[in-house]
Amino acid sequence: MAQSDTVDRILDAAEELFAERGFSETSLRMITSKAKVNLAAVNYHFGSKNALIHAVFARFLTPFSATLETAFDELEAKCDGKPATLNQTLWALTESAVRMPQRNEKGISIFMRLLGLAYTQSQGHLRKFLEQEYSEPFSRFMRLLKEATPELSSVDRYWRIQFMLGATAFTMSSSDALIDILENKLGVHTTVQEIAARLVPFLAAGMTAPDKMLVSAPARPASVA
Amino acid sequence: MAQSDTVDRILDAAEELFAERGFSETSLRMITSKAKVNLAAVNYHFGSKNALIHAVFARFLTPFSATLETAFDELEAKCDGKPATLNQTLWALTESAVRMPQRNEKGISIFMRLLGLAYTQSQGHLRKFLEQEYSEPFSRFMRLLKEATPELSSVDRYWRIQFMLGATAFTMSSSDALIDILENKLGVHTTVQEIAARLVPFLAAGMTAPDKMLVSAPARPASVA
DNA sequence: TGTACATCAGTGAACGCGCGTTCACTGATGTAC
DNA sequence: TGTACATCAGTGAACGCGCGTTCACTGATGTAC
Repeated sequence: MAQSDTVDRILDAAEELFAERGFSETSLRMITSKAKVNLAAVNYHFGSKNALIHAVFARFLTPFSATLETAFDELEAKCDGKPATLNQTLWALTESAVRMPQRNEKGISIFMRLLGLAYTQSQGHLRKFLEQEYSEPFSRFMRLLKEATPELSSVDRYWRIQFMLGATAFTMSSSDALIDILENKLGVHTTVQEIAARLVPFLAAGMTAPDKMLVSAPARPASVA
Repeated sequence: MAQSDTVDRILDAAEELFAERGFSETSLRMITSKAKVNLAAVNYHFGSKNALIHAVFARFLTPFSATLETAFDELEAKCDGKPATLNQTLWALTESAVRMPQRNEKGISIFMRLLGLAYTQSQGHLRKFLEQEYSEPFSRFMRLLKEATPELSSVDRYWRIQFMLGATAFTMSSSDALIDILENKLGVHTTVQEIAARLVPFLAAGMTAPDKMLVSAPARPASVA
């Protein structure tokens, strides 16, 4: 057994269990028994459960944010000073996510689900950690979005970005379950890549929808029939 | 103190704490001390913590699903046999949600956040409970969506509905935080109603976006610059 | 009208349990002299 | 080459704590006769 194989075994087990069950619903005893490792090893190597959570995120977010920076560099180089289009920007992100080298075939779903959980479970320490470590690629993505949608007001853009994040985080975080349901209901098999291919045009259309409602409350249910 | 005022005080406190912190992160001791009620009272009145969670959902979902049935009835009556449009369908849902009589000004956000959590936190017992009790208005909404988008394939419709749910659940579940951030950043105050007014056109545009990508991976980052 | 009993909301204290963390310890490997 | 010591990954058992739940009990109110 190579030196500190233990650390990776803990990270692998933790990643999978966190993705399956969330953070507070996963105990160190579950993680260490899945990793076939002594209970005390987590605190020995990582210091605390929260630090383990950070390490799980760092292990995939650090290479991902590097990939993303490269993709954005290439996009900006290709555009040669002109702003990138919305489609190009969204695709740069999606492709980077989908092409990340994966440890196994479950890799992408786990990755997506963890990102969804990070947004969704109210773990203050995790939000703080992510903001500190990965604010740069995030801000850069926001800037690209802004340049790609100059016709939107700041407020419109703000809300629509939230809607996009929501659709993405939510879908990806349950992608496994949703793929299974579809397979059972309609007998169609789907990959995460195909979900991404369906998601991008949905987001792009929503992002560039006509402003507000033309009528302020058009289908207001008539109280007199 | 009226008889069994206790039950309502527990429900009020539980609702607020669950919305703030999630289910497993909220202990019965937090709830009972916020409600100024004896710890054992929860198990006395509800039987268990899970049953309390169900009661919290039932208290607002039961009147909501009645309101929704009425709104759908009115919509179908108005359409007189012809299928309702997508916009009409989405508005019937949104208006019903936004117009629900609220116990206080925080009512809508709490309601939205709980719905988001129900989707998002993996509480098996809760999912089962909601499916058992409220499948009817849900199926009806799905049927209306199907009739409003006959041009979509079942698979396309399936994924786009998931994207809509995601954008909605996610945005609404963090609506308070998002409203605060916007107020701090741009000095603009927003209500939940206004978010809904922005969300509906976003969803409608996404739902009716042109099918798939015209080019299968258009902005594929060029590996040679 | 008075007494005995049943019902029921609510209580205080304890139960056993699983949690994250700590601590003294082992045993293998590397380093200094 | 041999011995003493330092380092460090890993371990087994226990720690204190907060959790959901239970239980014997109280005291007010309603009901039967």
